[in-house]
Amino acid sequence: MSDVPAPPRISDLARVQPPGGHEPYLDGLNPEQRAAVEATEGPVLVLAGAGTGKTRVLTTRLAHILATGRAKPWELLAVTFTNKAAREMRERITSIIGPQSEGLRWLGTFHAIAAQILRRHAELVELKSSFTILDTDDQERLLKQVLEAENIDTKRWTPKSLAHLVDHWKNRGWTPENLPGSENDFAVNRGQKLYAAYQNRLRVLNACDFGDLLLHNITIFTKHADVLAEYHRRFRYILVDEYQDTNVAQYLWLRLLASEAKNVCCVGDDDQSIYGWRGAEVDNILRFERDFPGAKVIRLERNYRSTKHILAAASGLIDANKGRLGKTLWTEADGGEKVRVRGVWDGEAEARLIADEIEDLRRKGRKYKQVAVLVRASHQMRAFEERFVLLQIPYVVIGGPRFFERAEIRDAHAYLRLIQSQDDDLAFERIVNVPKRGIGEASVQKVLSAARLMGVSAMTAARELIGADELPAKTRTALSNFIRDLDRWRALSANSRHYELAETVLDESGYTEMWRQDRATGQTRLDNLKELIQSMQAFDTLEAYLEHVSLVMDLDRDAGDDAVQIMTLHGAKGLEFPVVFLPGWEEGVFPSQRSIDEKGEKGLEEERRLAYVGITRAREEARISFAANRQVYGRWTTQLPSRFVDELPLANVEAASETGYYGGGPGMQQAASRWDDGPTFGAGYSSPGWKRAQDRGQFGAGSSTNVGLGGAGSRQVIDGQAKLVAVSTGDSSSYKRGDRVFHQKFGYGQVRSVEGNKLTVAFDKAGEKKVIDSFVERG
DNA sequence: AGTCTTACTATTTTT
DNA sequence: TAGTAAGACT
Repeated sequence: MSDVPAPPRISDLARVQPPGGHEPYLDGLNPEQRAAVEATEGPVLVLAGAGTGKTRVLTTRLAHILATGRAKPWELLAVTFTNKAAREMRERITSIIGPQSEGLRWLGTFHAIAAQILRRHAELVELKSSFTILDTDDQERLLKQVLEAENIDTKRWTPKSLAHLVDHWKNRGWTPENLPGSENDFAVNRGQKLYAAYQNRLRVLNACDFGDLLLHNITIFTKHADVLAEYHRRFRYILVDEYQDTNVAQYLWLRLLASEAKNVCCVGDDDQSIYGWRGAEVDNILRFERDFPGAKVIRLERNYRSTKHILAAASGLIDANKGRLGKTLWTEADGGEKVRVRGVWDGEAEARLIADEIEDLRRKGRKYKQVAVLVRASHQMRAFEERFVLLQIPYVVIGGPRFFERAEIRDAHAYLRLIQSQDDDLAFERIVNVPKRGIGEASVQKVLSAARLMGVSAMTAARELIGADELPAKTRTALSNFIRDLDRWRALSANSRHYELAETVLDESGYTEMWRQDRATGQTRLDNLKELIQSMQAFDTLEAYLEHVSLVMDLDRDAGDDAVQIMTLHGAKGLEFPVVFLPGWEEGVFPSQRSIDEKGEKGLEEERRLAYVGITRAREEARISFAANRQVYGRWTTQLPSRFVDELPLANVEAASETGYYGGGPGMQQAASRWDDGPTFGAGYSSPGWKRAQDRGQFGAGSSTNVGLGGAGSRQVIDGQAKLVAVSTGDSSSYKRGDRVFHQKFGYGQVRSVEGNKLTVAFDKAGEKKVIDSFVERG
């Protein structure tokens, strides 16, 4: 994107603004939507209920402002929370106004736009415009160093807890200087001191964490009126998506930018505010009319997604919340099934029930991908995964380990960062002994403390220490070789393509070799590294690539396969599915006990909004379930149905349990035992879902198909990168008793018996398990 | 430097 | 329960 976008072509303008003055893009909007599009001047709050065409309004509004000549593309500021939302918005605008949309330089996430602004004025907050953006992992390492430097026991004050505190402060727009805190509060004082020390370290490293991007913007805007004025002139119209998710810092940032023109349009839904724990302030949306006097409030209540029963159930539920702005969704669509509620004996029975219902839906002509299972917490996914594997129901887990957060990817980035900038101490620390070069922890610490003492970077200090005899001779040689390699690669970077450089570096450093030695996860990691080099090719320079990955922690996922979608309720926001399963509606699970303990009534209301989000994801069918017994942290507990179940309006619900009624009881057990057949994997419900997924080599923004694709004959198991993992023959297995096999999760083992394509395997480590043969390879 | 043992802890997750 | 992370031990 060039700094001054090319002027729009006449042909493009003509397309959106025909001579007659008729604007085709307004066709098909309902009156409220149209009002939201046309109310371009002054502050506007659009309360967009679930499924009311929010994105359409948003994009049409931008198109309208452009088409009517009210502003040029580069005079619009449009902010979203996620890259995905920004991408979608850009795509949809392009489809309305054509290539002119490329001029929308200021459409992006809060963080991406703030980074853009900060790079132009970095010197005003004592940074260089080349500052690096640290991710959470870097941030924690740095905080750990700060804590250690202050001689604080990192077990009592963990880097994580300090990171939370610092983030919390930054989310509220508090710098160490203006941190409000009682002078006699020891903990706050101490925290403040650490916060200040951390900010200091960041400045020395010429680095920013995510919170800083916004915070530095605010500092610049408040201290330099001329800079703020420049942006006032620039941004004639401001548009904010998901306003209910904004935190205080984002709110302050917006208010500063909007204070002049006041043409600010915020779109959101207070009933879908589910990120309070991340600093979001529902209050921002509730207070909008007070913050922007004379604001127009437009409600979008006509729902184009769900049936009457689903909407009524959701509305009835959310009614229990206080302090809402108030909206009632309605639809003209007729018919549809009532929301189904089922009580089952335990978590396993729930998984069996849902798996069976999915098979049933499939027999009735549904596709797997039309079905979603939405859970409160990722560990709940396990029961479903196990059942689906067993029945060969293809599924995808959405969410989970993200590509750019994987260790091998970050290691690779650290190499590249260190080549790009010698001063990147965090990168140095990360890879100085990865792969093992014989530079132990003690030596690394010596280098780092020498660096601090001399006031230079770790690399420089390392160069010095090679010449001295502080370090053992072996370590000095290793360190010297490491530095020599880096220098060589740096020289290479001048005249080779950045992705070729990456390949060279990873090979010559021994990094790829390290993973080649690793039987368990090595192959997946190597594949990820290949993927990384692939994705680098889309960028012109190394700098451009690194900037991208620091702000976009996501890869595009391919939708493709026909598979049931499993994800958390949080992950489901903004999505829709014909059929939605909502398991685990039990007190303590959902609403989560922890939310209630920590945030009381507020926490409960947020949980209820989460329930509302869950139900409103369904187009045609919502099926809620709860279990009478569940294993929680390894203990069996008796569960009560969630209060949310009872808050559903009776008229829109069809309820039953395995016994014919709610609750547990002996009859339920009987019914359950009828289902209790078929082999299962080891039971239990712990371990975060994404960690397990990582072991399996799951990928990216989290999508990968884990189960053989349906259909007759031979089956293939495909992972996220469409790589052949294993082939099963479907009906009869090619394995026989006594074969040695290897399983991604359970490791090595010996086949005990074969039953069709199901194997009983005695694993060396994990004991005897039943597995589908396509999940093992010969070992 | 690798392996074993023990202690701890256990939502939601974007940038 | 079970998974990890850090420390001890070899």
